[in-house]
Amino acid sequence: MSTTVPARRTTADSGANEAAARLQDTCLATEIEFLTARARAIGSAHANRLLAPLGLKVRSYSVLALAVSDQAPSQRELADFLRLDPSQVVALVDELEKRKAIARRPDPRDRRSKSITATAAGRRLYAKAKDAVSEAEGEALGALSDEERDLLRSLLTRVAFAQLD
Amino acid sequence: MSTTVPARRTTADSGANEAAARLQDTCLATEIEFLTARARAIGSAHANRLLAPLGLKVRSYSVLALAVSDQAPSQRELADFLRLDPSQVVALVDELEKRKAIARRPDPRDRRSKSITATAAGRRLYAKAKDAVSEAEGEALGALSDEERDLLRSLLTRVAFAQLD
DNA sequence: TATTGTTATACTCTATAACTATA
DNA sequence: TATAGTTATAGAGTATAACAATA
Repeated sequence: MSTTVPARRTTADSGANEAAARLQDTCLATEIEFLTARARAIGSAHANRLLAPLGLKVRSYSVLALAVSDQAPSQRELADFLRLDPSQVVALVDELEKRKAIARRPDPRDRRSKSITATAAGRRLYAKAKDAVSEAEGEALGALSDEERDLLRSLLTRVAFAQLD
Repeated sequence: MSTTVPARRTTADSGANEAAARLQDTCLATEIEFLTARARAIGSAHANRLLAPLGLKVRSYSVLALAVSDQAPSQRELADFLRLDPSQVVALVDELEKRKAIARRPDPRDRRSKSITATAAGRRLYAKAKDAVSEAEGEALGALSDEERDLLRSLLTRVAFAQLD
Protein backbone atom coordinates (compact mmCIF):
# COMPACT_ATOMS: atom_id res chain seq x y z
CA MET A 1 0.00 0.00 0.00
CA SER A 2 2.79 2.46 0.78
CA THR A 3 5.20 3.58 -1.90
CA THR A 4 8.24 5.76 -2.41
CA VAL A 5 6.85 7.38 -5.53
CA PRO A 6 6.34 11.10 -4.81
CA ALA A 7 2.71 11.71 -3.69
CA ARG A 8 0.36 10.02 -6.13
CA ARG A 9 -3.09 9.34 -4.76
CA THR A 10 -4.89 6.07 -5.15
CA THR A 11 -8.05 6.30 -3.04
CA ALA A 12 -9.63 9.16 -1.16
CA ASP A 13 -8.65 7.69 2.19
CA SER A 14 -5.02 7.13 1.46
CA GLY A 15 -4.85 10.56 -0.10
CA ALA A 16 -6.19 12.20 3.02
CA ASN A 17 -3.80 10.26 5.24
CA GLU A 18 -0.84 11.10 3.05
CA ALA A 19 -1.75 14.76 3.23
CA ALA A 20 -2.22 14.61 7.00
CA ALA A 21 1.17 12.95 7.35
CA ARG A 22 2.77 15.69 5.26
CA LEU A 23 1.06 18.47 7.21
CA GLN A 24 2.13 16.93 10.51
CA ASP A 25 5.63 18.13 9.63
CA THR A 26 4.55 21.76 9.78
CA CYS A 27 5.17 24.22 12.59
CA LEU A 28 1.46 24.44 13.31
CA ALA A 29 1.26 20.75 14.13
CA THR A 30 3.75 21.22 16.98
CA GLU A 31 1.74 23.95 18.69
CA ILE A 32 0.01 22.80 21.87
CA GLU A 33 -2.79 25.27 21.18
CA PHE A 34 -3.54 23.57 17.86
CA LEU A 35 -3.19 20.05 19.24
CA THR A 36 -5.54 20.86 22.11
CA ALA A 37 -8.15 22.22 19.72
CA ARG A 38 -7.93 19.15 17.49
CA ALA A 39 -8.05 16.75 20.43
CA ARG A 40 -11.09 18.53 21.80
CA ALA A 41 -12.86 18.48 18.42
CA ILE A 42 -12.32 14.72 18.19
CA GLY A 43 -13.27 14.10 21.80
CA SER A 44 -16.46 16.13 21.82
CA ALA A 45 -17.56 14.59 18.51
CA HIS A 46 -17.26 11.13 20.12
CA ALA A 47 -19.03 12.28 23.29
CA ASN A 48 -21.85 14.08 21.49
CA ARG A 49 -22.50 11.03 19.33
CA LEU A 50 -22.79 8.71 22.34
CA LEU A 51 -24.79 11.23 24.38
CA ALA A 52 -27.32 11.88 21.59
CA PRO A 53 -29.52 8.84 22.39
CA LEU A 54 -29.95 10.31 25.90
CA GLY A 55 -30.95 13.72 24.55
CA LEU A 56 -27.79 15.32 25.92
CA LYS A 57 -24.73 17.08 24.56
CA VAL A 58 -21.43 17.76 26.26
CA ARG A 59 -22.64 21.11 27.59
CA SER A 60 -25.92 19.88 29.07
CA TYR A 61 -24.08 16.82 30.37
CA SER A 62 -21.59 19.07 32.14
CA VAL A 63 -24.35 21.04 33.85
CA LEU A 64 -26.05 17.81 34.89
CA ALA A 65 -22.81 16.41 36.26
CA LEU A 66 -22.26 19.46 38.47
CA ALA A 67 -25.89 19.39 39.60
CA VAL A 68 -25.46 15.74 40.66
CA SER A 69 -22.42 16.61 42.77
CA ASP A 70 -23.08 17.51 46.40
CA GLN A 71 -21.88 21.06 45.81
CA ALA A 72 -25.25 22.64 44.89
CA PRO A 73 -23.58 25.24 42.66
CA SER A 74 -25.28 28.50 41.70
CA GLN A 75 -25.80 29.38 38.04
CA ARG A 76 -23.04 31.93 38.31
CA GLU A 77 -20.65 29.27 39.59
CA LEU A 78 -21.64 26.95 36.75
CA ALA A 79 -20.92 29.72 34.26
CA ASP A 80 -17.47 30.42 35.70
CA PHE A 81 -16.50 26.77 35.94
CA LEU A 82 -17.71 25.79 32.48
CA ARG A 83 -16.46 29.06 30.93
CA LEU A 84 -19.93 29.85 29.63
CA ASP A 85 -21.80 33.14 29.69
CA PRO A 86 -24.46 33.30 32.46
CA SER A 87 -27.09 33.78 29.76
CA GLN A 88 -26.10 30.45 28.21
CA VAL A 89 -26.45 28.74 31.55
CA VAL A 90 -30.03 30.00 31.77
CA ALA A 91 -30.91 28.11 28.59
CA LEU A 92 -29.13 24.91 29.65
CA VAL A 93 -30.75 24.95 33.10
CA ASP A 94 -34.16 25.70 31.55
CA GLU A 95 -33.83 22.68 29.30
CA LEU A 96 -32.76 20.27 32.06
CA GLU A 97 -35.38 21.66 34.44
CA LYS A 98 -38.09 21.12 31.81
CA ARG A 99 -36.95 17.48 31.64
CA LYS A 100 -37.27 17.27 35.46
CA ALA A 101 -33.60 16.29 35.65
CA ILE A 102 -32.54 19.23 37.81
CA ALA A 103 -34.23 21.85 39.99
CA ARG A 104 -33.60 25.49 40.83
CA ARG A 105 -33.71 26.15 44.58
CA PRO A 106 -33.51 29.69 45.96
CA ASP A 107 -30.48 30.05 48.21
CA PRO A 108 -31.79 31.07 51.67
CA ARG A 109 -28.55 32.96 52.37
CA ASP A 110 -28.74 35.01 49.16
CA ARG A 111 -32.13 35.14 47.58
CA ARG A 112 -30.71 36.46 44.29
CA SER A 113 -28.90 33.17 43.84
CA LYS A 114 -30.34 29.80 42.84
CA SER A 115 -28.77 26.49 43.80
CA ILE A 116 -28.88 23.86 41.08
CA THR A 117 -29.44 20.29 42.24
CA ALA A 118 -30.35 17.07 40.47
CA THR A 119 -33.62 15.19 40.92
CA ALA A 120 -33.74 11.42 41.34
CA ALA A 121 -34.53 11.16 37.63
CA GLY A 122 -31.58 13.43 36.92
CA ARG A 123 -29.26 11.17 38.88
CA ARG A 124 -30.48 8.15 36.90
CA LEU A 125 -29.95 10.03 33.64
CA TYR A 126 -26.49 11.06 34.76
CA ALA A 127 -25.52 7.46 35.54
CA LYS A 128 -26.24 6.46 31.94
CA ALA A 129 -24.64 9.59 30.54
CA LYS A 130 -21.48 9.02 32.53
CA ASP A 131 -21.13 5.55 31.01
CA ALA A 132 -21.55 7.04 27.54
CA VAL A 133 -18.89 9.65 28.20
CA SER A 134 -16.53 7.02 29.60
CA GLU A 135 -16.96 5.00 26.44
CA ALA A 136 -16.32 8.10 24.32
CA GLU A 137 -13.18 8.84 26.32
CA GLY A 138 -12.03 5.28 25.71
CA GLU A 139 -12.47 5.74 21.97
CA ALA A 140 -10.72 9.09 21.92
CA LEU A 141 -7.78 8.01 24.10
CA GLY A 142 -7.30 4.54 22.66
CA ALA A 143 -3.72 5.38 21.75
CA LEU A 144 -2.71 6.00 25.38
CA SER A 145 -2.06 3.57 28.23
CA ASP A 146 -3.75 4.06 31.60
CA GLU A 147 -0.57 5.59 33.01
CA GLU A 148 -0.31 7.98 30.08
CA ARG A 149 -3.94 8.99 30.55
CA ASP A 150 -3.27 9.82 34.20
CA LEU A 151 -0.25 11.85 33.17
CA LEU A 152 -2.25 13.73 30.54
CA ARG A 153 -5.01 14.36 33.07
CA SER A 154 -2.64 15.85 35.62
CA LEU A 155 -0.93 18.10 33.05
CA LEU A 156 -4.25 19.32 31.64
CA THR A 157 -5.60 19.97 35.14
CA ARG A 158 -2.73 22.33 35.83
CA VAL A 159 -3.34 24.15 32.54
CA ALA A 160 -7.12 24.29 32.93
CA PHE A 161 -6.98 25.63 36.49
CA ALA A 162 -3.79 27.64 36.40
CA GLN A 163 -5.19 30.98 37.49
CA LEU A 164 -8.82 30.36 38.42
CA ASP A 165 -9.85 33.64 36.83
CA MET B 1 -7.49 35.97 53.57
CA SER B 2 -8.35 32.31 53.86
CA THR B 3 -10.58 31.02 56.64
CA THR B 4 -11.99 27.84 58.03
CA VAL B 5 -15.49 29.26 58.34
CA PRO B 6 -17.83 27.35 55.97
CA ALA B 7 -18.13 29.19 52.62
CA ARG B 8 -18.83 32.83 53.28
CA ARG B 9 -18.02 35.14 50.39
CA THR B 10 -16.18 38.40 50.80
CA THR B 11 -15.46 39.69 47.31
CA ALA B 12 -16.59 38.50 43.91
CA ASP B 13 -13.13 37.19 43.05
CA SER B 14 -12.59 35.13 46.13
CA GLY B 15 -16.13 33.80 45.80
CA ALA B 16 -15.49 32.58 42.28
CA ASN B 17 -12.22 30.95 43.29
CA GLU B 18 -13.79 29.26 46.29
CA ALA B 19 -16.54 27.86 44.07
CA ALA B 20 -14.02 26.71 41.47
CA ALA B 21 -12.03 24.97 44.17
CA ARG B 22 -15.14 23.21 45.42
CA LEU B 23 -16.21 22.15 41.93
CA GLN B 24 -12.74 20.80 41.19
CA ASP B 25 -13.62 17.96 43.55
CA THR B 26 -16.39 16.74 41.25
CA CYS B 27 -16.25 13.79 38.87
CA LEU B 28 -16.55 16.10 35.89
CA ALA B 29 -13.31 17.88 36.76
CA THR B 30 -11.40 14.60 36.41
CA GLU B 31 -12.61 13.90 32.88
CA ILE B 32 -9.96 14.45 30.23
CA GLU B 33 -12.68 15.51 27.80
CA PHE B 34 -13.74 18.34 30.10
CA LEU B 35 -10.19 19.39 30.92
CA THR B 36 -9.29 19.48 27.23
CA ALA B 37 -12.30 21.69 26.48
CA ARG B 38 -11.45 24.08 29.30
CA ALA B 39 -7.77 24.24 28.35
CA ARG B 40 -8.71 24.96 24.76
CA ALA B 41 -11.16 27.70 25.76
CA ILE B 42 -8.45 29.39 27.82
CA GLY B 43 -5.79 28.92 25.17
CA SER B 44 -7.81 30.19 22.24
CA ALA B 45 -9.02 33.18 24.24
CA HIS B 46 -5.38 34.15 24.85
CA ALA B 47 -4.43 33.52 21.23
CA ASN B 48 -7.39 35.38 19.76
CA ARG B 49 -6.70 38.39 21.97
CA LEU B 50 -3.05 38.60 20.85
CA LEU B 51 -3.88 37.88 17.19
CA ALA B 52 -6.62 40.54 17.02
CA PRO B 53 -4.23 43.46 16.35
CA LEU B 54 -3.07 41.55 13.23
CA GLY B 55 -6.63 41.02 12.00
CA LEU B 56 -6.36 37.27 12.55
CA LYS B 57 -8.06 34.63 14.68
CA VAL B 58 -6.90 31.13 15.49
CA ARG B 59 -8.67 29.69 12.45
CA SER B 60 -7.34 32.16 9.88
CA TYR B 61 -3.92 31.90 11.55
CA SER B 62 -4.00 28.13 11.12
CA VAL B 63 -4.78 28.41 7.41
CA LEU B 64 -2.00 30.97 7.00
CA ALA B 65 0.47 28.74 8.86
CA LEU B 66 -0.22 25.80 6.54
CA ALA B 67 -0.02 28.05 3.48
CA VAL B 68 3.41 29.25 4.62
CA SER B 69 4.68 25.67 4.91
CA ASP B 70 6.31 24.21 1.82
CA GLN B 71 3.52 21.64 1.49
CA ALA B 72 1.20 23.66 -0.81
CA PRO B 73 -1.91 21.94 0.60
CA SER B 74 -5.22 21.86 -1.26
CA GLN B 75 -8.35 23.28 0.34
CA ARG B 76 -9.60 19.76 0.91
CA GLU B 77 -6.42 18.89 2.77
CA LEU B 78 -6.75 22.04 4.88
CA ALA B 79 -10.32 21.06 5.75
CA ASP B 80 -9.31 17.54 6.82
CA PHE B 81 -6.32 18.67 8.82
CA LEU B 82 -8.08 21.54 10.61
CA ARG B 83 -11.29 19.52 11.04
CA LEU B 84 -13.30 22.19 9.24
CA ASP B 85 -15.98 21.78 6.63
CA PRO B 86 -14.71 22.53 3.08
CA SER B 87 -17.26 25.35 2.87
CA GLN B 88 -15.67 27.01 5.90
CA VAL B 89 -12.25 26.79 4.26
CA VAL B 90 -13.63 28.68 1.27
CA ALA B 91 -14.48 31.65 3.48
CA LEU B 92 -11.14 31.60 5.31
CA VAL B 93 -9.17 31.34 2.06
CA ASP B 94 -11.31 34.11 0.51
CA GLU B 95 -10.52 36.41 3.41
CA LEU B 96 -6.75 35.78 3.36
CA GLU B 97 -6.64 35.98 -0.43
CA LYS B 98 -8.41 39.35 -0.32
CA ARG B 99 -5.67 40.53 2.05
CA LYS B 100 -3.05 39.29 -0.47
CA ALA B 101 -1.60 37.02 2.22
CA ILE B 102 -2.17 33.78 0.31
CA ALA B 103 -2.93 32.73 -3.26
CA ARG B 104 -4.95 29.98 -4.91
CA ARG B 105 -2.99 28.18 -7.63
CA PRO B 106 -4.68 25.58 -9.84
CA ASP B 107 -2.97 22.20 -9.46
CA PRO B 108 -1.67 21.24 -12.92
CA ARG B 109 -2.07 17.53 -12.10
CA ASP B 110 -5.72 17.93 -11.04
CA ARG B 111 -7.41 21.04 -12.30
CA ARG B 112 -10.29 20.60 -9.83
CA SER B 113 -7.86 21.19 -6.99
CA LYS B 114 -6.25 24.44 -5.85
CA SER B 115 -2.94 24.65 -4.03
CA ILE B 116 -2.82 27.26 -1.29
CA THR B 117 0.49 29.09 -0.89
CA ALA B 118 1.52 32.21 0.98
CA THR B 119 2.67 35.44 -0.66
CA ALA B 120 5.69 37.36 0.59
CA ALA B 121 3.31 39.62 2.52
CA GLY B 122 1.65 36.53 3.95
CA ARG B 123 4.96 35.22 5.20
CA ARG B 124 5.70 38.54 6.89
CA LEU B 125 2.25 38.50 8.48
CA TYR B 126 2.79 34.93 9.63
CA ALA B 127 6.11 35.82 11.27
CA LYS B 128 4.36 38.37 13.47
CA ALA B 129 1.39 36.09 14.11
CA LYS B 130 3.64 33.25 15.17
CA ASP B 131 5.24 35.47 17.78
CA ALA B 132 1.80 36.42 19.08
CA VAL B 133 0.75 32.78 19.32
CA SER B 134 3.99 31.87 21.07
CA GLU B 135 3.33 34.58 23.62
CA ALA B 136 -0.23 33.33 24.10
CA GLU B 137 1.06 29.79 24.57
CA GLY B 138 3.47 31.08 27.18
CA GLU B 139 0.62 32.71 29.07
CA ALA B 140 -1.60 29.65 28.86
CA LEU B 141 1.12 27.16 29.83
CA GLY B 142 2.82 29.24 32.52
CA ALA B 143 2.18 26.51 35.07
CA LEU B 144 4.28 23.94 33.19
CA SER B 145 8.04 23.57 32.82
CA ASP B 146 9.61 23.16 29.38
CA GLU B 147 9.92 19.42 29.93
CA GLU B 148 6.29 19.17 30.95
CA ARG B 149 5.23 21.12 27.86
CA ASP B 150 7.14 18.68 25.65
CA LEU B 151 5.46 15.79 27.43
CA LEU B 152 2.02 17.35 27.02
CA ARG B 153 2.76 18.01 23.34
CA SER B 154 3.72 14.41 22.67
CA LEU B 155 0.66 13.01 24.47
CA LEU B 156 -1.71 15.41 22.69
CA THR B 157 -0.11 14.61 19.33
CA ARG B 158 -0.94 10.94 19.78
CA VAL B 159 -4.53 11.78 20.71
CA ALA B 160 -5.00 14.34 17.94
CA PHE B 161 -3.61 12.05 15.22
CA ALA B 162 -4.66 8.66 16.51
CA GLN B 163 -6.59 7.49 13.49
CA LEU B 164 -6.11 10.13 10.80
CA ASP B 165 -9.72 9.81 9.72
C1' DT C 1 -23.68 50.76 44.18
C1' DA C 2 -22.89 45.93 42.89
C1' DT C 3 -24.45 41.20 41.79
C1' DT C 4 -27.75 37.15 40.22
C1' DG C 5 -30.57 35.69 37.08
C1' DT C 6 -32.99 36.87 32.95
C1' DT C 7 -34.24 38.53 28.22
C1' DA C 8 -33.09 40.19 23.80
C1' DT C 9 -29.95 40.66 20.16
C1' DA C 10 -26.28 39.93 17.15
C1' DC C 11 -22.29 37.72 15.74
C1' DT C 12 -19.35 33.62 15.02
C1' DC C 13 -18.91 28.90 14.30
C1' DT C 14 -20.51 24.54 12.46
C1' DA C 15 -23.19 21.29 9.60
C1' DT C 16 -25.94 20.14 5.44
C1' DA C 17 -27.42 20.03 0.89
C1' DA C 18 -27.06 21.27 -3.79
C1' DC C 19 -24.58 23.09 -7.73
C1' DT C 20 -20.20 23.44 -11.30
C1' DA C 21 -16.30 21.82 -13.21
C1' DT C 22 -13.38 18.54 -13.57
C1' DA C 23 -11.73 13.52 -13.08
C1' DT D 1 -19.82 7.85 -10.94
C1' DA D 2 -17.01 10.40 -7.84
C1' DT D 3 -14.35 14.42 -6.11
C1' DA D 4 -12.78 19.69 -5.37
C1' DG D 5 -14.47 23.80 -4.75
C1' DT D 6 -18.41 26.82 -4.19
C1' DT D 7 -22.90 28.74 -2.66
C1' DA D 8 -26.81 29.06 0.27
C1' DT D 9 -29.00 28.22 4.43
C1' DA D 10 -30.04 26.84 8.92
C1' DG D 11 -28.67 25.66 13.43
C1' DA D 12 -25.52 25.72 17.38
C1' DG D 13 -22.35 28.26 20.06
C1' DT D 14 -20.73 32.75 21.96
C1' DA D 15 -20.67 37.62 23.41
C1' DT D 16 -22.92 42.01 24.82
C1' DA D 17 -26.14 45.05 26.77
C1' DA D 18 -30.04 46.06 29.51
C1' DC D 19 -33.47 45.01 33.07
C1' DA D 20 -35.72 43.38 37.76
C1' DA D 21 -34.89 41.59 42.20
C1' DT D 22 -31.86 41.49 45.83
C1' DA D 23 -27.61 42.45 48.42
